Amino acid sequence: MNGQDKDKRDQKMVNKENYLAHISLDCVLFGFHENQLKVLLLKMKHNQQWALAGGFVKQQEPIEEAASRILKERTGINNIFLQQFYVFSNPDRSELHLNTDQLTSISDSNFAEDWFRQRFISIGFYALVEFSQVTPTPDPLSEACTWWDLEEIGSLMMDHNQILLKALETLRMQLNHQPIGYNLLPDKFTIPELQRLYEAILGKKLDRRNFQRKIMAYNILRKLDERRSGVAHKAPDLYSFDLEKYHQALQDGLRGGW
Amino acid sequence: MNGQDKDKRDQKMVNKENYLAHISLDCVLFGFHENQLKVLLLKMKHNQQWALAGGFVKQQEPIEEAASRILKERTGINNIFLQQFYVFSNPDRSELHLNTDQLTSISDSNFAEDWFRQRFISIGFYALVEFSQVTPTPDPLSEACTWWDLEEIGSLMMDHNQILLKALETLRMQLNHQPIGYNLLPDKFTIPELQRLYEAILGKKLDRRNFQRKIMAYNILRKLDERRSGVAHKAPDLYSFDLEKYHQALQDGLRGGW
DNA sequence: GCAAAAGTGTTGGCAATACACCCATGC
DNA sequence: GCATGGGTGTATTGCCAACACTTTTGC
Repeated sequence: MNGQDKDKRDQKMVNKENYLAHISLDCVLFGFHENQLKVLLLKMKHNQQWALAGGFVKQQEPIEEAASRILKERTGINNIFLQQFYVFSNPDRSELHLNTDQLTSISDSNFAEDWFRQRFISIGFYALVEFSQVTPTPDPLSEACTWWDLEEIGSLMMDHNQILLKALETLRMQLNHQPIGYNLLPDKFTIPELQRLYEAILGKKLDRRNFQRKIMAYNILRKLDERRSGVAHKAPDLYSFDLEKYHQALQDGLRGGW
Repeated sequence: MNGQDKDKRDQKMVNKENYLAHISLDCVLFGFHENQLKVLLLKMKHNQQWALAGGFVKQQEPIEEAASRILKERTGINNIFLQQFYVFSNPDRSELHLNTDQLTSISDSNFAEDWFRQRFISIGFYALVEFSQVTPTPDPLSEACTWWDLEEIGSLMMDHNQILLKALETLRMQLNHQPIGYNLLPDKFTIPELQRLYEAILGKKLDRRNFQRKIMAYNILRKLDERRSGVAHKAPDLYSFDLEKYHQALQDGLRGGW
């Protein structure tokens, strides 16, 4: 083995030299498709459970960059919008779900044996991405990586259900302070589509007519000279976000509740 | 030295055996006194700079418990209300302010030499306490521990100004969702006192009369059969929080902005 | 009596809601 | 034509901000 090959293998190893001990990241990646809020999940090889996209922090790397790197690997997309939202530190959070057999099966691959025996404090991120841009890609520990409908998600690995719940809660709270619509929808969209997104996030129906007036009152949308074609019923107008006004408005938060 | 003494010394040592590597906590402890929002700061021995109350996480300890332990040591108070709010992970955040001389002076005391050379990712907590209950107490690395008026705080150690700013921002955002008034004021207080607190947090004046009606409309206060005595002008009524109704109301968030 | 602060009342405007009505498209 | 969903208008309600007025205390 020459030096270059060894470097390459070391790069792939998850161990103390490359990553900070005790710290992990878990990313709740949201997408929006067919009026459903989706979350990207991975099926773990060692116990067949589904889990959030996760990873570790390199020795000299801000955590936001680590999250960005992890999400790039799972989706193929650079610079995904993300926000840290909570730290999960219960000492039992990992031990509950890792026994010796599972660790052995993990260490078959490129991973240092003792790495996963540590206690991990996990920093939770939520991330938003335009659904259609994503190419779901498993990591070395997982055999599948796919989108799940929010409502169809069952029991996840470790405390990932709790992390998901907290992410959703945070998303709701920040709906008027973060560019959530912008990051989940394609460039062009209709107001009813935006409304479905809001309804999916909030988990409740909104009045169609009041939603239109309220959104338009914010003055953050630009009406395009196009309509959604090939659709049943009246063709709805297409809009884009007016980015400057949008970010301006988010500074103080969009006023009013939903 | 017998075994017990050695155990005791080891307990005091800050090193890898006792604490998780790479992870630190910084606590922004708020108090309220004489119509001013106060923050508890420590003056560090090694560089004479002022800093937030900080510490590390024991091997088997939830971070909330670690923060609670740290605050108990600085104030003498158990179970202080606290909330984690952000993780600060810039790789340069510590290196900028620690040189070899400083590290040498630190290692004179009970601290392992190499501990402070690590990169630390710091979890920020804000905490709220009734001012008069606190007995400020320095830690082994500091020579003073006192309250500071929010406006009079100058340049702090490392990135602690940034941490403080983010804490204040979070406090403002959560004013309608966390029991902030309850944890900063004594059991009995007047509505004008509560208003001064709100004004200090928000950094702006509020209308006296509208504040009264709005607070009372929440139905979270109980009027007592007492008044503030020995004070100039008309004696204001004393109130207490109706804890049950208060927490009930905070579930959905108190409606409306300030 | 006077100044200053606490408590209560009144009003106008604006924003959120709950509707009614018209338009466009697929079948 | 009719069902369905998109777009616009309107009326009522309720909240919020801006005021006036009264009460109480120290000096």
